[in-house]
Amino acid sequence: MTPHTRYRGLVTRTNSRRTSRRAVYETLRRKVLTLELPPGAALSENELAASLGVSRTPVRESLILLVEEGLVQVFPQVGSFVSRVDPGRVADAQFLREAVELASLEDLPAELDAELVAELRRNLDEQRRPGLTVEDFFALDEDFHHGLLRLAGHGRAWATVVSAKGHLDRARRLGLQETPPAGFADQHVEILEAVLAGDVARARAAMRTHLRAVFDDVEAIRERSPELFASASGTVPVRRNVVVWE
Amino acid sequence: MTPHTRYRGLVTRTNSRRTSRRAVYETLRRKVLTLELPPGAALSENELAASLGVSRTPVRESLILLVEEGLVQVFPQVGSFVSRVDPGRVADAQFLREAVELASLEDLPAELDAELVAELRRNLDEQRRPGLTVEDFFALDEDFHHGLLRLAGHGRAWATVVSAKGHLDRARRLGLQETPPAGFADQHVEILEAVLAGDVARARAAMRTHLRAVFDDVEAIRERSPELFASASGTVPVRRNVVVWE
DNA sequence: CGCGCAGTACTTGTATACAAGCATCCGTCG
DNA sequence: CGACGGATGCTTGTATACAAGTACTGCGCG
Repeated sequence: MTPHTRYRGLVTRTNSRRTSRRAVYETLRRKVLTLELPPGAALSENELAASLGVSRTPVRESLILLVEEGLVQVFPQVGSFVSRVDPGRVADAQFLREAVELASLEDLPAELDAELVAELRRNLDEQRRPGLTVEDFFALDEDFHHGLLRLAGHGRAWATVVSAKGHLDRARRLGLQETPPAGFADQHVEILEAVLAGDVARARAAMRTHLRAVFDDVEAIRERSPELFASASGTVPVRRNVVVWE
Repeated sequence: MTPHTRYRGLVTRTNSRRTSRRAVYETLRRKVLTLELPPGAALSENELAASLGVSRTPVRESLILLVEEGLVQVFPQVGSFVSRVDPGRVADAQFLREAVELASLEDLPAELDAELVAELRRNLDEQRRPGLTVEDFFALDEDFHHGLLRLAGHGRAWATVVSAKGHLDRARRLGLQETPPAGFADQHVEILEAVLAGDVARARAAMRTHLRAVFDDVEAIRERSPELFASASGTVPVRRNVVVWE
């Protein structure tokens, strides 16, 4: 239990040097989630590296992370592809999200953090501003739900939800290409009011209704655009020269 | 909407060539979770590569995945370290797990899958066998909880729970070095009986009691072995030549 | 004896080279 | 005309080389 050498002093002031992998990962993830890289698209590590001005290494490491999130599929010696929206994973994400967000409502403290509440109120005002773009709406929606979790002291659980709900988000975007849905803002208001009133049961009911509405949207989209979803029996990638949707 | 070239046929019969990265990742993850690589240990990519008989590439890619799970910390140009058990992440995992497992109990179908039920029964018999090792107990415990999720049709959500609860598992192992805890098997029995009786409320109560017992164990361990947990203010890695626990 | 500073050995991040394997293309043969 | 089969170009997986930066060591000096 004796140290081998002297302990000279504290190590490692936090090194926050920005690595290029982080930038590459965030870029690719954004492009996948915004459908700029659509489901089924072929991803060549070489091409991505060239277009991003880096080598294969950071690209490859980013793809590995995206595989972990289920957003990309890699077939050794064959190719890498943006994964089709998997209805199974969408359902998984829906279940996970519902479980977490409903459970957090039961952990709300008696005295809510005033700063957080003010933030949520400002968020809702923004949501009802006319002329909101789809991008803005999604960002506000994310912040609102994240804020509710933080209110209950479970803010970090949001990261897990985020990484699991990639498929869910893509499906939602498929259906919300043009205008933000007006009804969702009202549902958000209802949830927050119930929370502020300390009515857990009502908040849970409102939240469940809200999340289920999102899920139903996805089901409708699936009927409209089945080609963007994974087939039931295994996922078959699309070769580059077989353009399915152009 | 016309293909550029003919569609020749089906692509990619599932290539299941075993990559060395997968083996390296599983090895490292196991060593971290079983505390063979204890919290705070320094990990040199070069040393790991040499000892595993591969190059830095698969080692490095595995470490990236472990970072994503929070089991490893990498400081650029400084070093890589097995992360200390972070009480915050333990609490997060506890919350996530409780939310998911309790929610799944509400989704149990009226007719339970007979094969799964039989499997759970066999599992419980095994748990009560005398002379059970700690390793066996953990494996059975995992299977039992996973099986309950599958019973509700949410088996895939287990993967998310697993990747989030690495810190929780390490803390539990710290406390269960010698003998499997006898009480847990009884709690499992109670849960399954309530499920089979179709009594959701009782099943939820039993599950909550069970999971909270696990969590309380962790708290006790923290008081006993604080040096294995992360300090409150930022995580300070341990240099190789400063042996903390040997 | 204590302090400061430069050298050195180590770290991870990135780029590149090579290996193994699959899909396609195209000529050949029946 | 159709089918088979090898050459070819692509893919990802792995190994290695180099770059940038940190921490430790040990000497010199006060």
